[in-house]
Amino acid sequence: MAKKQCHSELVTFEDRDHEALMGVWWTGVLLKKGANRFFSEFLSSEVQFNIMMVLKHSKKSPTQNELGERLLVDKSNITGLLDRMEAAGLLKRLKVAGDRRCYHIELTRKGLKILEKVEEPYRNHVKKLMSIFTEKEINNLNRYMARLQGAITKEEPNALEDKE
Amino acid sequence: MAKKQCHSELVTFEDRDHEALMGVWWTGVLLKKGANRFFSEFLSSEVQFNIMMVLKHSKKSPTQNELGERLLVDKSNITGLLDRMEAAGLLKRLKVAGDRRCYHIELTRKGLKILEKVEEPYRNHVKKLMSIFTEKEINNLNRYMARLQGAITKEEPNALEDKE
DNA sequence: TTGCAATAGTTGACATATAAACTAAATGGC
DNA sequence: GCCATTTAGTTTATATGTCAACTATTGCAA
Repeated sequence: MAKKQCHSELVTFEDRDHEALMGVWWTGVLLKKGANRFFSEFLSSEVQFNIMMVLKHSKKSPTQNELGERLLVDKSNITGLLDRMEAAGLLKRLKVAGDRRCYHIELTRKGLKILEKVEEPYRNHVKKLMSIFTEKEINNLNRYMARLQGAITKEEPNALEDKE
Repeated sequence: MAKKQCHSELVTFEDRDHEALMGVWWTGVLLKKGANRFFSEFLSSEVQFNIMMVLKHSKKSPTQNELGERLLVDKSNITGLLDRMEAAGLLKRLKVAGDRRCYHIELTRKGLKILEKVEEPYRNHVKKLMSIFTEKEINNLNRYMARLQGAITKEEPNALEDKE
């Protein structure tokens, strides 16, 4: 049995629209699996890398809620993620003067060192992956994804119910 | 829950390649979240929908391993998924004559009825989402995703595609 | 025939993910 | 100042996801 896999084998409606959407979905699945493997030597997941990137590149230390909103990660999920990352010495929760409800999250020195070790290989990996596209194609892709994201977030309130 | 969100806010390398890849990744995240909400009234996840679609549209009842390969779901994950779906009466495991190691998986009548209830709204939803693109753009998107999938599975020797 | 490798599926440990119910603290209206 | 509401984060329950170790069965080959 060949492992070669194409989204269009999954469910074929003989429908180019659907095929395109499945293509994006499937590519996202592959990207996520690949990223998890890519980072697995130093981090337990691609999500941890994203959190650390936000922490490194934010001007102000974000709170847990801000992190969750930025990365579309539920706040209850953030709690556990930060627990594990704090236990691994990657980041720390700092008390906020004047608001005892929240924390400012910051990378530790160890966290920053680890991030810097994976950041460059990551960029190179991305460069290599995307080198299959011309500049024009990259621009198309950017526009398509921006539009699709807009459509998803606008169309999505409660899909099965409200048929216009 | 989510504020208006653009992948490019996450991490900006001022790099169109990276932006495009993040765009695909981010769109995949949004699609998955949206699909889970879309199916949540009848199924506990979008993965269950995919499994049921494969079961409905397969000529022969697949085994658990075949299901997992088709959907890129680990066999250990398949076990639990099918346990829950079997308990919910959506499908059944059938003994295979001549091989006591494996099962053939089939939808129950109840499973088929539920699938048929969500299949059409799902198609309409996809149609509506993708109506933002022209036919030419859809074709581009299909080609881009096919190429990117190829690049991902080729560039990541450890991941997802072991050489025989 | 025996014995070993490959295959199918399960289990256990752990990480990620969401929703709902909860605690504690801040805020705003009066 | 008081109280209802909002906000930040945690907890609990449950689902999805991976990997590694395991059992049972099958298949192959010396």
